[in-house]
Amino acid sequence: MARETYHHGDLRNALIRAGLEVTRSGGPDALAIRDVARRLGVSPNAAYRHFADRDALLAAVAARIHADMAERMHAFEVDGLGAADPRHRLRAVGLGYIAFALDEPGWFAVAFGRIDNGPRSADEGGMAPPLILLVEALDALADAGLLASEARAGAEWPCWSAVHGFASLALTGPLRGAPRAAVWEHAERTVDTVIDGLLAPEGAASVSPDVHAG
Amino acid sequence: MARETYHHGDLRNALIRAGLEVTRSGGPDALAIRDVARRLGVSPNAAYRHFADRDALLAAVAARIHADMAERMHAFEVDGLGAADPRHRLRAVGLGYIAFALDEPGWFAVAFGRIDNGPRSADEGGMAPPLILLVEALDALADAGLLASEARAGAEWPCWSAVHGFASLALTGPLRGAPRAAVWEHAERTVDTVIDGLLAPEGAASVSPDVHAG
DNA sequence: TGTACATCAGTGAACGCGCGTTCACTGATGTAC
DNA sequence: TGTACATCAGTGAACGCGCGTTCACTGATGTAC
Repeated sequence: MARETYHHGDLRNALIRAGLEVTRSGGPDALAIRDVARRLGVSPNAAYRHFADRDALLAAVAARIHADMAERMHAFEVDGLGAADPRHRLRAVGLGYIAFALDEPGWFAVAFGRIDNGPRSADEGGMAPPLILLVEALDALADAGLLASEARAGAEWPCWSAVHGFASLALTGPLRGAPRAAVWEHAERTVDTVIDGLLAPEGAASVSPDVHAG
Repeated sequence: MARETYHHGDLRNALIRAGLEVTRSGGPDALAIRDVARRLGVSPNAAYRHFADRDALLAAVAARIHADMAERMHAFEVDGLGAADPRHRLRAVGLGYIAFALDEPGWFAVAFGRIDNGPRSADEGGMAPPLILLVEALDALADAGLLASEARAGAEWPCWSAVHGFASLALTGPLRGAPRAAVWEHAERTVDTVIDGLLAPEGAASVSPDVHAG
């Protein structure tokens, strides 16, 4: 892999692109500075001109994934004619999140799959783009009068939890390897259930004694 | 760390216990054959008498965690007086799942946090114990006539997705590091929302055109 | 318009790390007769 | 009851791996005057 100039020209972006390539199939663990440098025909050390360390590169890769994911979710929303009815819109956002995870498990794991104590890429520069779509969909529901303002506060959590959990389980749990159509049916059920619960008038199930964690 | 006998006596169990110890704080990545052997004052090789490879040891550790988690969830259920009313029971199962994840993030990651293509420990020997509690709680709800039999089928997915997703996000996402009480409020909301949705009479949100994945 | 010089963006070699796993081996234990 | 022998459960040393990161260095580029 010969280069014409001594300087690469756009090594920073090239590193991110290579990072996207390796993480697409292998998830976050597949990202190694030495490996991506090798792929670009550059010494491992060159990467350190552009990123402080491996985590910094991974964070940059994650940021690109967040943006791509939000784009695809938005396209999904529009395709499904979801934007008109705020309930359909919320549904499309949820299913779009899941569809991305199913289509790009490696990237999904980079964007949302880390379970560790390190700094999260999503923390930098505010909210991750996919979540902005969720917030907007919930706001639209509230604006349309379908979601009371007391219910609006904190509504992100049940919604995000359901789709995030479903995505993880579909990739990791017993549903792993099941036919897409079957998985998708469960995904729809999951999203619909949570939306029903959100819009239900003072749910019967919530009249419970307070149970506190150990 | 001297031993009295040449033979360890119960190395298999000792390896699992050591595995529990290291994964408790470090999650699955913290488990290394060489490391646990070192902790037991035994040559790395001795472990291979009892486990085919690292994955086999990790699977055995995961199985113990599953059992412990189910036990704690059951205790949680009983403490909360949840067993009487089937709705409360389902609620307690969900919150118990989340409580375990919050209390034992490392173990939770071993038990349910892997995102890769390897064989899952839960696959061996049928369903993971924590899930059996969920199935039973849903069955009780159906038996009590609160959940129609069409609705009973596949009801595991919305429930498990919600609590699993919440647990992951609380450990990983923006809620990471938030005070326990605040996290717990969102957990209750999440669980209640999904139960409301499950028990809602033909939810309004589900009257949607079918949207198919790309 | 030319040139001195600062800075940028690379090179190449090396360090130390800890890992999973395998090899050939041996001391301890249990069992058949 | 004693003994020969199979098997079990360890030892100790080594292999090869790829990683993140650092060191001292140099060729290329841009800029002030």
